[in-house]
Amino acid sequence: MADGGALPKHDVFQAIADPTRRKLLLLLDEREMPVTAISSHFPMSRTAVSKHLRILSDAGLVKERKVGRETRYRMEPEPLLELKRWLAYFERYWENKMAALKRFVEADDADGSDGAPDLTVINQDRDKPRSEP
Amino acid sequence: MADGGALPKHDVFQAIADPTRRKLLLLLDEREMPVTAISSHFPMSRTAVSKHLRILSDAGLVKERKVGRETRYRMEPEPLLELKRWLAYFERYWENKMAALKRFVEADDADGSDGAPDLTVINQDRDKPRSEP
DNA sequence: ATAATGCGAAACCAAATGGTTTCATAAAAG
DNA sequence: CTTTTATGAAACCATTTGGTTTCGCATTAT
Repeated sequence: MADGGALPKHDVFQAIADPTRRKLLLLLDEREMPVTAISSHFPMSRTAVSKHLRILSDAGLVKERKVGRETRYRMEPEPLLELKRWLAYFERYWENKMAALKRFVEADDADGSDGAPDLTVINQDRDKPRSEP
Repeated sequence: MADGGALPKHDVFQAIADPTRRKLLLLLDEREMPVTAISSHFPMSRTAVSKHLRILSDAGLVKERKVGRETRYRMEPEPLLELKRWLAYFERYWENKMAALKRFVEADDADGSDGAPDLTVINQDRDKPRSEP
C-alpha cells in the first residue's frame, strides 16, 4: 500500500532555526497549553503562533491533544535526539581541545611568553580525515 | 569605542538549518579547502556555494584564509557550543529516560509480562515546571 | 605582456517564510 | 436556541532565501 502521504516537509533543524519556535519549545516543555494561552506570550497574532505550532508539529517536536473546544500542545523531545547525534559527530573538538584549552588557561601567568596563545595542541588533529557520521 | 559594526545577521541555528551547509561543515571539518574544490562536491554553482560559505562565516562556523589567489576555508567548531548548551537544557529528558529505557531493555526476558513496555517511569517527570535556561 | 584561474559582488528570479486579516466550524455557555 | 469562545483554513502580502548568470579584479602561468 502507498504510505499515509504526509511527507514531513519540516525537519528538526529548520524547526529550531526560528527564535519564536525555540521559545515555544521552552514554554511547552514546562507545561501543556491551549493555543490562546500560548499565543499570549508572543507579540504576534494567535494565527501566526498556530502556524509555528504546525511547523513544530511537522517536525515532531510538539504533540497536540483536543480537549473540548481547545487544542492543547506539549513538547515532544524525541526529535532532538537527531540534533544530539549530529552534534555528537563534532564531539571530539571538545573532548580533546577543551581539555587542552583548559590546560592552557590554567597555565596563565606561569609561562614566560608574550601572551600569544600556543595553539599547537589545539590544532593537532585538524587534518585527520573522518568518515561520514 | 563603538564595535566594528558588522552585526552577525546569521546565527548558528539558521546556519545549520540548511542541509547544504551541514554538508559543508562535514567537508570542511575534514580538511581546509579552497572554494572551487569545495564546490565540486555540490550540485550547484560555485557562486551558490560561496554564498553558503558566507553564511557559515557570518555565524562563525568557518574561517577563511587567503593563500595566493585562492581562499581556503576550514570549519570552526566553537559556535556549536551554543547549540550544545541549548540542547543541554533538555538533557533531563535523556538523563532520566534513557536510563529507565536501558534498565527496561536490560530486564529483557527476565520479566514475566507480555513484552509490552511499561513506560510509567519513563513518563515520570512530564509535568515538572522548570525555570528558563 | 597576455592568457588563464580563483573568487566575490551585483543583478536578477522563483519559491519559501513569517506575518496579517477574514471566514467557517465546533464546542461551551447563556 | 443563540451567543461566545477556541481554533484552523484561506487568501493575501512583504521579505528572505537559495539559486542563477554576468562581470570585474587579483594572482598565477605561459
